[in-house]
Amino acid sequence: MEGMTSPSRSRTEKPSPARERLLTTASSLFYAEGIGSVGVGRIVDEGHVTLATLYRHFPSKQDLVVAYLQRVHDLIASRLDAAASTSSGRDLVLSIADGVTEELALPGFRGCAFLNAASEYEDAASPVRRVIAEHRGWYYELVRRALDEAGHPLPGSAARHFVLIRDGAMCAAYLEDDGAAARAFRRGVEGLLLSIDQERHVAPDPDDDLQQSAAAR
Amino acid sequence: MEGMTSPSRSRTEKPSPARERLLTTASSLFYAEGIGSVGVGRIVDEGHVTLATLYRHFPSKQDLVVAYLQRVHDLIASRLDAAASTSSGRDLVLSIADGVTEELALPGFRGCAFLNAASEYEDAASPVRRVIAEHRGWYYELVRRALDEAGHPLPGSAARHFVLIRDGAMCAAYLEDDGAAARAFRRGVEGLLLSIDQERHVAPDPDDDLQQSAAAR
DNA sequence: AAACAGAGAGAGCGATCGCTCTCTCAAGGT
DNA sequence: ACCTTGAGAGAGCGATCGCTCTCTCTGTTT
Repeated sequence: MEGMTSPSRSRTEKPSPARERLLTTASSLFYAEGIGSVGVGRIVDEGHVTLATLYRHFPSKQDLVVAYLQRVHDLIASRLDAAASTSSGRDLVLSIADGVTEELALPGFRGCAFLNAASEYEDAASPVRRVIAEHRGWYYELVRRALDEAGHPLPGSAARHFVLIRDGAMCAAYLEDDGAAARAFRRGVEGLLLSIDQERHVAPDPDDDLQQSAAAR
Repeated sequence: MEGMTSPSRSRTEKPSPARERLLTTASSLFYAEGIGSVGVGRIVDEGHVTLATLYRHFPSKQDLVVAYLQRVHDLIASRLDAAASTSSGRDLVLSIADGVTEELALPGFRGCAFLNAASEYEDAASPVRRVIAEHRGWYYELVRRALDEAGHPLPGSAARHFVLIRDGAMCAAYLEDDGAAARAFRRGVEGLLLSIDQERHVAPDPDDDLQQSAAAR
């Protein structure tokens, strides 16, 4: 399952040292202090770039924000795509979980970049929100396929649960103890994998995984 | 267990129609569009209040934000305190879970007000962040006590898990399908309550519930 | 050698930010 | 009748916002 393409952009933007510096500083500032509270002045100053150079590479601040989130996605996707090419099924699920717990323990961790960004953009049709939705959809798919390969009886709802506790762990690690959040998350994942081996009480099929509900209507 | 005091402020502020209008408009605007992106001008306009009146009641915008979050907390706390006085243990846990799922289905739901606010305030020592921490600590304690009364073998880590999936459900309901998020949350709560009756594999005591780790150091 | 693109430097645009100020007026308590 | 209080109305503060503009210099391409 190496053909897991991520929704990275077509890379029409040619690389450039100024652009790179711009995106790097913008990323750290946006993540650390929030998007709305960081002005373009700060970015050009700390990135040692001119205001004109910024607007030569990015038509507006919003494009910078989109590029920032795509950069974060690319970072995560490259790591997880690599993991998906070397492992699969249960091992892949555990690798994805490892990626989460490692992120929680990062020094400057301030929660999920996508969740934080989403709270600043009300309009779901906004370009920013679309990148967020794409990333989350991609992540959910990745987990769902891994759980399906692992033989989970309800990969769809299990993947939903996985993302649920991932998001919760991100919040808790930011606002409270990151170690406790990581442990709670890990135990949640273990509980999720537990229902693979045991056939136990399959529940009355909550949502998507069932194909007869789609056929029934 | 009716003595569950919530961290509401001492109510030194006397009520006033203008102040009430102010707080109501500010609350809806802050929640719907984010705190940073709503200026005081918008608030005084849509609240039909004068700028001077705003600053007569709130020394700064930040105080308005704190009052907004405390208002949200009071709303939640009054409902849950009422539930805690009529039920306890397992029933109380289910009541708290009901409160969550009901909130997810609310028309203008845009995620957890506290999580959204937290993403806009980097400094953990900020007054805003302190209200958030107080609320979350209060909520965690409430769930922990209910789970303890319900006879859960590890009420602390179980409460952590409860809050974890609650936060995740809030995020998922905002960004994706609120119905699916509610179902995933409910099944998580059911799984949590499952380990009460069955004594199954108590796990190697992950964090807080164990008292020997506190005594060992 | 000529031409061009990328980037630095910086003035400046209108708009909005959070916030302070004065002045007026109506209601209530003494 | 006095006077405090709360609130409306509105001008205005400096600062910052996102963004546009021109002008110069340097390095690469052809």
